[in-house]
Amino acid sequence: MIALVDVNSCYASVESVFRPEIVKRPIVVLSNNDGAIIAANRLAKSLGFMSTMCEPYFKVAKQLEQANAAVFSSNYVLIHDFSRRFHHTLFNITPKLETYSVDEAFCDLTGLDHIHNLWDFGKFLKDEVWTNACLPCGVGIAPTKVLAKIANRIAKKRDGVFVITEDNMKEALENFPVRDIWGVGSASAQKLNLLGIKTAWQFRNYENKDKIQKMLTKVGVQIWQELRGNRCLEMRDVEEKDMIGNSRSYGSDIYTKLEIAESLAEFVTNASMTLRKQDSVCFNINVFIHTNAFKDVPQYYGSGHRTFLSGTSDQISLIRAAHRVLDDIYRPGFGYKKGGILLSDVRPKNESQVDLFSQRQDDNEKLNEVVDLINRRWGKHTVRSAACGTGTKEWTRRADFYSRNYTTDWNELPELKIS
DNA sequence: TCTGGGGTCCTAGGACCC
DNA sequence: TCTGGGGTCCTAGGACCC
Repeated sequence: MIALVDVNSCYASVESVFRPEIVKRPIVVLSNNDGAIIAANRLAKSLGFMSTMCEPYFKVAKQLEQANAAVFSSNYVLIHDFSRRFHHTLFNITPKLETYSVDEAFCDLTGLDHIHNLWDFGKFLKDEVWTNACLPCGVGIAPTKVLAKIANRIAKKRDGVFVITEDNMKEALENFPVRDIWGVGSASAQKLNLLGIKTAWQFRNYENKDKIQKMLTKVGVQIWQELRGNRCLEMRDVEEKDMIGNSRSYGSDIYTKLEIAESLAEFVTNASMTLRKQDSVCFNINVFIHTNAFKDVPQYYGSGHRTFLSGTSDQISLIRAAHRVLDDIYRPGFGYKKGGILLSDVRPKNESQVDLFSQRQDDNEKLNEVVDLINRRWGKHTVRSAACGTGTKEWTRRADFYSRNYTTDWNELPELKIS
């Protein structure tokens, strides 16, 4: 059996840990630049005027204020610290763990003999997460990942735990919309609907495998198999990432090549640090910049890439490559709203060949090591390339509703008032 | 004024080779 | 009328996820 454990409204829940007084208020968390709403607690969702997640904040700001909502910018430092506690708690109970996202994990329960009652065990997981990480979560348990996802959704509507077995399979899947199945998006759901398949139960009982393969490709067949209780999505180790990206919407439109170049240097700095952390190198870098698609102005989307003969994780080489791409794709006269880079063709460092002719690489490796060391010790931007710029940056915008780093910064510890 | 960011997997089709 | 066939590799783009 597999358990899927998932933190309820994770971003909102984390923000309320040190602000217990806001628990009974609507809570929303905003994306970068305070642009869009990316998370909301149940109360905020029930207000009804946010039809979808990713609603632009400015459209509903007034209504949120009237509803006395607590609004936060995304505090990734805080989120990741709580995420670590969450996964750590589960790992201690079920070592075969797949960290699926900051707020979700699959736990493989096979071989855990001491579990007698799955419902009780689900409740136990839930209680442990609450005790150790102060986060509310839901637990779905079922024979496969896809079914565990469904069980988790049902759990959220009940008291937080749901177990699917052959005995209650029909009851669980009968009213479950096919669109809500993990891996079935709107495009696939539409195709299934055309075949008269509206529920997970109908999908499970559909017999024409070839047709599913043809319509929904291999991915669709896997989901179908999993619905029937046949495991084909295995637990995965937390491996290294295959690609590492970094991109940002700019605070305001920017026009000069220099400013874009500085932003790209910063994106490369961030991504290459992740790359080095997992001891990998990349053979390719993609760069893109584009104008604001929401504005009624001439649009331009530029992208390009550079490949490396031997893999690299060197900040300086990568920044240089990104700037060369920028030379190719930059067109003056446009107001650019977003830019980003993507390091791809990522492979483990020790498997990649060394370029005989590049002696410099070795020198830079030591340099990068030292820079990483300093930045880990003294904070992310202590030492960095001058290419990132030194002046004030027009393209970043401060987050206006940033909460404190309660758990990771000595200067921002929670304060206790005793009266 | 103001519209997120970071990933994975799969396939079709082009380029190239003999 | 009619213009090889069979492979491999790579890439762009779609679909989906949180």
